[in-house]
Formats: sequence, structure tokens, C-alpha cells
Amino acid sequence: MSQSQSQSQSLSLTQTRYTISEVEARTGLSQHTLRWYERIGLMPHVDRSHSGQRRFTDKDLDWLGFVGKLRATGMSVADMVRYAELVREGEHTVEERRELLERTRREVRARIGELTDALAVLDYKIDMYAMKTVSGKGQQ
Amino acid sequence: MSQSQSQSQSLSLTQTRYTISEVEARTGLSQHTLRWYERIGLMPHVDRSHSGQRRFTDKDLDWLGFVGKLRATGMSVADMVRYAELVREGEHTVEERRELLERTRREVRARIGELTDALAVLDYKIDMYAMKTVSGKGQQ
DNA sequence: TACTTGCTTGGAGTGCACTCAAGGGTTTTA
DNA sequence: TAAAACCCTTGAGTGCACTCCAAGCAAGTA
Repeated sequence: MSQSQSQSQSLSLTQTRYTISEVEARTGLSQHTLRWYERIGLMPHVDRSHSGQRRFTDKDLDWLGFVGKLRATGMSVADMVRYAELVREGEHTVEERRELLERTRREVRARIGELTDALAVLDYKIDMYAMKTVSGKGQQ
Repeated sequence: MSQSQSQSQSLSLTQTRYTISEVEARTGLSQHTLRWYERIGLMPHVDRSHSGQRRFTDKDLDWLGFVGKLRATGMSVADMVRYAELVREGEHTVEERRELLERTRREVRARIGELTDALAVLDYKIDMYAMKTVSGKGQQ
């Protein structure tokens, strides 16, 4: 019931607890976004202080780190929420989680291919402009 | 589908002209999007038939192909419009166009790096789940 | 005590890139 | 000639991922 007296002190039982602004500083996610993540079920419910303020744990930070990786893949928030639900539901959802991640992996690979393609076009075009700039005139 | 020939008396006989639904079929862009592209200045003004309907040329299709590549890079519509403006303004904007493309290239490379990173995490996680599925239990 | 800072909530607002609707004209086909 | 198919415009609506607002509580500081 009554733990952690002063706000941002370190350990009381080897358990560090972070305020929302500390998590904002560490993750780069805004406080708005952190609250929103919790609201939509993308975070397990975060522990609270006696006055109702959020106290994040290192485990929460790890989860946010992983979520950040999923975001980086371009996965939709809806899919990330789905994944979070599966994790909460327990071990019997492992197969579905793997499938979700494998689908995402296929999409990431496709996206990398697309970007690599577009990059080649960009390279070509930039070379063209470089020629134009160096010599007086070029084509197109 | 065959009305594009009947209109070609106004221009040279070798000039193919496409209706908006032909362009939709060829590019995969919806008619809505094609009109919208023109409205916001992402297309040079498309030629019209005597009754005001759009008649796209092969040059327009080429431009749309290039725009598609820019889209694939993740470039914003605002930046693509800027690029289109520069092209319309003529040869003296070549330097700025090159800079815009080079900035985009840097962003694409960064994005590919990010995706490659996230892909490694995905690979690791999927391997974890594969182990769990095959053997009885694993970790996290 | 008064002020400042930080946090809470639900709900509204924003920016992006489309996407659709309404109402009307034109062209092709039966 | 009439129906069906196609196209036009302006303006409103959609979905996503945040982002901000208002009103209020709580804790630390002068």
C-alpha cells in the first residue's frame, strides 16, 4: 500500500520505478503517447503511486523497447495491440504470435525491397543532375 | 476503352491519349487520386478533350511512374509537389532538385537501416517462438 | 500560505493521404 | 432515342496515429 515516499528516488526493494516524464526522457515517446498506449491496451496496466500517478518499471521499459521495434517495422497500432493481447492471454497463444510476427517479417522484407528499388532510381536521377551541374547541359 | 483513337484528330496521329480509367488500370492509382494529384499540383495540367475530359499522354504516364517511385521512398506529398514545381520552373532549379533528392536518399538509407535492425529483432523473436513450439518450453 | 510543477482524466483536435458524395454533363451501346 | 457507362467539379468524410485541451488534484518550494 505505502511504498516509495519521495518521488524519483531509486530502490526500495531493488525495484526502480519511473515517473511518466522519466519514461518520456528515456524512450522519446511523449507523455500523451504513453498514456494513450496504456488506454488502448498496448501497455499492460502500469502500476500507480498512492496518489494515482504512474510508476513504470524496468519491465515496462523493456516492453516499450520491443514495441518501438515493432513500430519501426511499420506494423500498425492495431496489430501491436493484438500482439499485446496475445501476450496477456498466455502461453497458448504462442503459435498465433509467431504467425503475426512472421507476417510482419514478410512485409518488412517486401518494404526493404521496395525501398532498395526506389533508391536505385534516386541514384540514377541524382547522377543525372550531377552531370547537368558539372557539364553545361545533359538530357531530360 | 476505344474512345482514345477517335479523339486523336486534334493532335498527331502517333500520339496515344488515355482516358482517366485507362490510366487507373495502368497505374493502379484511383481516378480520385489522379484528379487529386492534378488539383494539388503534383501533375502538370493534363490535356483535355473538347468536352473537358482528361486525356493523358505517355509523358504523363512516365511522370506518374516516377512519382510512384518517389512515393515508394516514403517522400511526403508536400515534398513531391515541391519537386514538381521545381521541374515546372525550369533548368535553373536543377541544383535544388538534386538537393531534395539527396535528402530523400539519405532518409531512405536511414529507413532501410531501421528496418534491417527491426528485422533482426523479429528474427530473434520468431526463433524463440519456434523453439517454444518445437520443444516443450523455453524462455520469455 | 501561495506558487509552481507535475500528474490525472475524457474527449476534442490535428495532419496526412487519400476517398467518397452529390449533382450534372457526355459518349457509347442496345 | 433511351439507357448505361463514363467523366466532370466542389466539398465533405475517412482512418490512422497521435496531440492537445480543460479542469482539477498532489507534492515540493519561497
